[in-house]
Amino acid sequence: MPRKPKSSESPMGSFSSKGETVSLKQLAAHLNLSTTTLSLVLNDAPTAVSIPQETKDRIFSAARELNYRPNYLARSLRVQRTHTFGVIVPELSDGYSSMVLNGVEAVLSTKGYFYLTASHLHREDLLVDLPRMLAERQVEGIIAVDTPIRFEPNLPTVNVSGHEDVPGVTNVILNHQHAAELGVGHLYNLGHRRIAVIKGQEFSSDTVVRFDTICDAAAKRDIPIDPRLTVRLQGDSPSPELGYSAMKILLAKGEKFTAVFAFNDISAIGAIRALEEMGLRVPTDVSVLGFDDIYAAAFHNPALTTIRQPLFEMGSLAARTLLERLTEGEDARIPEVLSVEPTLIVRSSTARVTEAG
Amino acid sequence: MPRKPKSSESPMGSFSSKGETVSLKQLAAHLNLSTTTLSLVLNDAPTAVSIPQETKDRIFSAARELNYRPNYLARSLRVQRTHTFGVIVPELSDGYSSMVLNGVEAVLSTKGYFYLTASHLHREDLLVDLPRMLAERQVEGIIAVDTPIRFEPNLPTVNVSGHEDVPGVTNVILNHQHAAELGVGHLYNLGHRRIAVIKGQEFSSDTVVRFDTICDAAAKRDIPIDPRLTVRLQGDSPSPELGYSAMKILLAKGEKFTAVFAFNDISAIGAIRALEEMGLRVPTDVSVLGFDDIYAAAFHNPALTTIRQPLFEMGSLAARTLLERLTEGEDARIPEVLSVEPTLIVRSSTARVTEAG
DNA sequence: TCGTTTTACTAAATCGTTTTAGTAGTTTTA
DNA sequence: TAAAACTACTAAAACGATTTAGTAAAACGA
Repeated sequence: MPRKPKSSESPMGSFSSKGETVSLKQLAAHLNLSTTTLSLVLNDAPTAVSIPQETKDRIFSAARELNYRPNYLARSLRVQRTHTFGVIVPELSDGYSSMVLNGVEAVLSTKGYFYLTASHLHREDLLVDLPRMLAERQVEGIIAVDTPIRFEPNLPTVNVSGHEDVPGVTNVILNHQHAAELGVGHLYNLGHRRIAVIKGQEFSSDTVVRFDTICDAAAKRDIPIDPRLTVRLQGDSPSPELGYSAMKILLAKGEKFTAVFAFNDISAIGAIRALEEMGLRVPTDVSVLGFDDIYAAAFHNPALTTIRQPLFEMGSLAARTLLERLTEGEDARIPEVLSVEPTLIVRSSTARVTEAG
Repeated sequence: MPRKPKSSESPMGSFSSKGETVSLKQLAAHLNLSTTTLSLVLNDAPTAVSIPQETKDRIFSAARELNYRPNYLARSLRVQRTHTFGVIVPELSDGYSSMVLNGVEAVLSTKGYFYLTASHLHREDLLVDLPRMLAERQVEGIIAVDTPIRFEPNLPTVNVSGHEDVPGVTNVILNHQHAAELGVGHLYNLGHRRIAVIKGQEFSSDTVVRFDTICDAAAKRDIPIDPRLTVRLQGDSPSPELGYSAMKILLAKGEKFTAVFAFNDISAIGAIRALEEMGLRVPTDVSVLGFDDIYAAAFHNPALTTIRQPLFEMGSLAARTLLERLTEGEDARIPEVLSVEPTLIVRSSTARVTEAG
């Protein structure tokens, strides 16, 4: 906001429409009116009924001419509302966060809200500091995405894919049980009995639930997940590399399996690469099931069968929930959990098992 | 580790550390000091040397106890600095923008800056309104990504992948000539003579330059791009679908070609799908060259040969440039263009041409 | 001992709005 | 014709910080 020194030329009006911003006071002086009147008129306050149209028009046209732009900072300070949210994500480029953000933005932009984004990169210090910095900047609420809550939520908070039970925080989550049923059921119906599982990283909010529900769904069908057929993603890059390495490790064990349930599409893609490098064909020799349904999934080769998470909807639901909570104020009923439903998207990375694995 | 809200047990202070925020005035009253003194001490102003350590400690510990958090709005209003940028992107989930954003954030977060993101979705009204709304929110500068400048840049502005020559705007661009040389050269060296080109959408900043430089590089090698071998991406979805449709249209023409230079990796992936559906194998029958080197490129099947754009670096360069311009103030030298270099990444979607196309 | 510095602070202005509580002057109502 | 109501405004107090321009008391120097 470094102000350009006013190049005060111009004969009497002394304003150039370039760069400089005019304050309400200046505009008022220019019109020989008080800032009160201007504020009332410009904001179309109820009190402004008594002000004659002629005066209103004078104000409007002067505002336009002098290119008056209200200072949102000043206004926010006064009315104690910033119309701004803070959004905390692990990192931006993983496809997951940006899809959720998309949903958040779609809602906020229609309500005149903006948002500040911050990435914690799985760093403990940032998990503590970022929420505080956002609070200092007077955001009205916080949307955390796949992020552990390491702060006292004195601000309305919604956690997308959060599983902690923190009072005052609404978790927007996928119906994981249903997701596991869909995924395991699909593989089971195709004849798969030995299913390998690629688990998520420890820091990922969904890691535990996803694995547990998969195990439940498998046990229910009498094909319990063999611990020797599980690997965990290591590292925090959002690249298929991790799935690739995980699958290499799994393959090195020499255990037999006919299907893999990957933690997400990205790791499924990496896993497929590793399988093919070993001469195993997908889906002929091994079926691979992804999770999320990111843009690339449909166009991967083979096209990924996957459990779709409605990430956009989760983002918009989070935003709507937060907005509601703000309008309801003190007596807002804070839902602990809002859950959305997954969908099984069958494509070409899974197939009926041919011979005994 | 969400801490339980402390039950307000303080004997005489009568403040709960829950939610309520303490203002400097309240803190000052609590200490029987003036806000001036507190401000001086808390900001470690030079004047504060005369204040005894004992007083300073009293202030610090009271600030900690009462959980004092300065109101950034108020501070910003007073010092006329918000330490906030505005970032305008076409949309968030296209992989491109989020990589650039990542670079922006990496720089800004180390400098105590935050940023507001806004998507224009290629809508003309938003292209005009968003910059104004960001300006009202007193951002100190604007980073536009692949976005036409439809506003008077009264704020320091950097356009990533901008090609318009707007006074006061720095364009951070790829060395497209070099990129075209790398791409066309690579295909030429593999023996390709009839190269198809998938052009970008009209709204994409890079569309024209990319096509022109490709044509130049081809003409220079005496293999001018046949207009019948060009298609344009249609639509604004960030899905490979567009490349798929484009390639379908191209194939329908029945013209022969041995290689395709796609506008970006996403469309290359779609194009590959279309080719394979027609029974053409990549790279055996047709080589496909992508652009950008997004995460998925390396793990696509076949792995994409592509021209890498250092998107992260472009984002961080944009952010650094803007920051510099702010510190230099009035006498800032505003570079018109900052260019970064592409890299050819050879993988498996391109191969030597086997028989005469 | 008087004048100057230094020490340890503070009152008040300011940033740019909104909002509360008016105030004259003019009309209307009783 | 006086009271009440309306019209067309405005002064000044917020909002929560920073910063300028002090001040009174203590310490120091000659």
